[in-house]
Amino acid sequence: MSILFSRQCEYAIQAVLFLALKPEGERVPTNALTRRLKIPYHFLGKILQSLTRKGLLRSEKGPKGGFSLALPPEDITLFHIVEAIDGDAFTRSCVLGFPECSGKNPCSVHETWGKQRDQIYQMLVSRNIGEMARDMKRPEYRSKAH
Amino acid sequence: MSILFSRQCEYAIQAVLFLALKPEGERVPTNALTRRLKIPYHFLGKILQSLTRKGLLRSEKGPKGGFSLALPPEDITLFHIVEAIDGDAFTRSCVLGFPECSGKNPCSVHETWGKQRDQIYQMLVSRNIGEMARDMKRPEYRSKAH
DNA sequence: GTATATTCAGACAAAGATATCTGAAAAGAA
DNA sequence: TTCTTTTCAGATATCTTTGTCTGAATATAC
Repeated sequence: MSILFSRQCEYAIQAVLFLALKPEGERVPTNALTRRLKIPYHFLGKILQSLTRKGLLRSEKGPKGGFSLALPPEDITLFHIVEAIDGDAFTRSCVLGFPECSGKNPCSVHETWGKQRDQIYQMLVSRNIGEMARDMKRPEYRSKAH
Repeated sequence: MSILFSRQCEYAIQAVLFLALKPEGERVPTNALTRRLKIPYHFLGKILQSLTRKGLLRSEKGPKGGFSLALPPEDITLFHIVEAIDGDAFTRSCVLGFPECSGKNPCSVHETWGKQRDQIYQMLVSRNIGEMARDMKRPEYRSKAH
């Protein structure tokens, strides 16, 4: 397939976004997340664990436990999440797959793609979860599925 | 992983590019291609078959057989190849994976990503194989591995 | 304490992508 | 014709990603 983010990463973004919609600090169990988002329970569990280990989420066990953001939503960017799950896959490497492509020895789209990749990177680091969550509260968005 | 194109697609682009470096109409067997590009023989075979079925390449069996471009290199764009191998995966669907994301009901990066996707699309349709092959003939490129 | 609700860890399963193998079919050369 | 070189088709193998299952650990409520 291949389209910028792995499915895990998409799920991670969706989940963090959902947490940001809740009152700050509220603990949300995996259960509640899967009900809204269409993500397999145990798979989501593992993703949330990853994000917790990376320091983006905080977790509490037991009744009234669950996950919450470890930082103010404004301090979490899309890039933080992508980096935590997919690593630096998309900044590295030639888009045409030439092993020897580099600044010194560029493939034919090296520069063009470089610019576009930078723009995407800019989007990722400039978009924070707090802002995005507010966007999603707009009635025309919430009306449907969220 | 996930970075725009599948590996198959990268291989396909590399192979077509390599064919475009040869005199027009020259038949190149899979063998000669794997020697230059680092692509597994049989895997490449299947990819070349796909491209042939899609009408981008022409194939001849037997001694002195092999693959050649079915069109003038200037008429083959990157998009033709990507479309033939990866389909429309990257034009479809929300980059954050929201199933319900659409123009009416956009996710928070719908528009930004849409613009960037369009730019990438523009790159793909505007870059033709003939032009790219010429780029690759430049000495500072050929010097290394091609 | 016991029961319950949760995260957490690890093994397992299924699906998809990538890679390899085998042999048949076709075409040219001897 | 026979031999060789190639594409072509299909089966199989390996690896990665995605998804599932089971049970342990932990925290709260009773």
